[in-house]
Amino acid sequence: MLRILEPEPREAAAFINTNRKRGLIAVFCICGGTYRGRAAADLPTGPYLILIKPDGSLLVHGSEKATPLVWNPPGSSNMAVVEGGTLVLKSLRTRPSESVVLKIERVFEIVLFDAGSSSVRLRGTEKDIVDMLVKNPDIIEPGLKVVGVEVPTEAGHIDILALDKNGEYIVVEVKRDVADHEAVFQLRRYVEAVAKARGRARGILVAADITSSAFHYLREYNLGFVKIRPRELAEKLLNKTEFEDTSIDVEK
Amino acid sequence: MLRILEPEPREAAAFINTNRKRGLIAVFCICGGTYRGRAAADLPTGPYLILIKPDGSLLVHGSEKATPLVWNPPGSSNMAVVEGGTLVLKSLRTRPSESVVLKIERVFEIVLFDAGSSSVRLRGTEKDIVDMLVKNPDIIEPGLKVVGVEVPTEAGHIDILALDKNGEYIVVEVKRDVADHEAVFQLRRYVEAVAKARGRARGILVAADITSSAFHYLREYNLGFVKIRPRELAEKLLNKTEFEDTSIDVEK
DNA sequence: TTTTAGATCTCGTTG
DNA sequence: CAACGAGGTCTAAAA
Repeated sequence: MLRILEPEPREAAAFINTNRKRGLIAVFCICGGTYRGRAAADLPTGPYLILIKPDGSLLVHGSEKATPLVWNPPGSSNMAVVEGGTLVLKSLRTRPSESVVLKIERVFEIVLFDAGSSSVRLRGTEKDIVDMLVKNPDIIEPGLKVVGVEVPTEAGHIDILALDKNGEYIVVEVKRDVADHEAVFQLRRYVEAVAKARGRARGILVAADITSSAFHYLREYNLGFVKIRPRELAEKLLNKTEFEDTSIDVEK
Repeated sequence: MLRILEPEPREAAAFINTNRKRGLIAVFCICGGTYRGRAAADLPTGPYLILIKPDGSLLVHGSEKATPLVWNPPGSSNMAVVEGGTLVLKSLRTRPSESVVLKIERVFEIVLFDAGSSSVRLRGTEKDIVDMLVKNPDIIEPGLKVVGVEVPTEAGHIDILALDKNGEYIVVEVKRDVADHEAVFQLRRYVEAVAKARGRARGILVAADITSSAFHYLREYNLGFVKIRPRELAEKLLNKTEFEDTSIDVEK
């Protein structure tokens, strides 16, 4: 970890350009700046924390919010220059063409820190719920047989395609949280596509909850709804898997 | 700006708890931790930068990506404690109930920085485009008369509702960038709702571009498309406004 | 590269 | 507080 305090503009620029690929650079400073690209924004001059990451990410954080005030995503080219005695940090991105330009009036401290690059594995995602439901389709409807997952149709990818006990196609759309009307329209599209391609189909929305208007549309389009509690479901299935594993061990 | 280097756990905890409402706290450290809530994640032990904001936001950044590895949003309650000699940072949020717990094994530096709270005003948003189109509806179609903006229907809010030169209702959906098939389905819903409520309606999608599948659906549903160049449009209308202002001055 | 859809989306606005 | 929709969304995965 390297650290410089109250550096002169030239010193700061050299430090940033030398180390921008070596680790996370944190610049505690007073600056103002602009963003130009898909939209446009101006950052009023004030005290901010600038983060420059080795992957090209540039973030300017204030004292509020989880999201940066201005930023450029990974893959951007960041460079520090001294223009007319002031330190200027330029971040350029192509496709789409976007720029962040920061005029840094005063630098309190710059830190170079070799931060970790580990990614975090998330559990409890929609994909996890789909996996559980595929292994336990009776949760959706007794007698259901899963035909496919992420099945492509002309209207998009179906979370789960199944056959009910009468051999009719069932289209299942899964949401991990509150399903809104968009989810219902999504399901409706998929059902229409399957009906068109394979004759007849029913749709079932599986979610932790549903908004009132989504429920309204669900009835209007004659679609089904199955309420799940993702957390409890995860526990239950974890136990079931453990039980099954034990059984297998016994059988062996 | 306050700064402590290589603090002991007790010292670090005291510093964080004393200052967490006073400014942005940046902790350069080695830590591991967990997130539990809407989903679940485990952060492997490594060097990270922790940001604690006065509004309750907690961010853990690594060397990659624009988004934090784990985080808690504004409004969270953050507290540092020492448990069995190790510094532990706990962040709690209610509704939804979520927690981030970080076990900090080593602290290199903690900085308290009174970062600015200014918000950034964005230009070139969809709202800006809608405003321009309302003032210049001929861009959409010659002879168009705007009836309303953000008009509520049972299917949602219509960006622009207008009447064409024959007195037929026109539903306009605006996208500032590439319109995808969701935008087309959205427009279709609005047109259906207006047709149901007011007799007859046409739909026009106004966007900078359109995906191929969106275009396919557009034709299928017999909806129109008007391509705009938001940036050029903004310039043109800015000039026009200046011209109009001048005219008004002259008339006065 | 384009397209698609999820996300601990976040954030603002409205009822 | 719920609901709705935009966003410079970001991000990963698939075609």
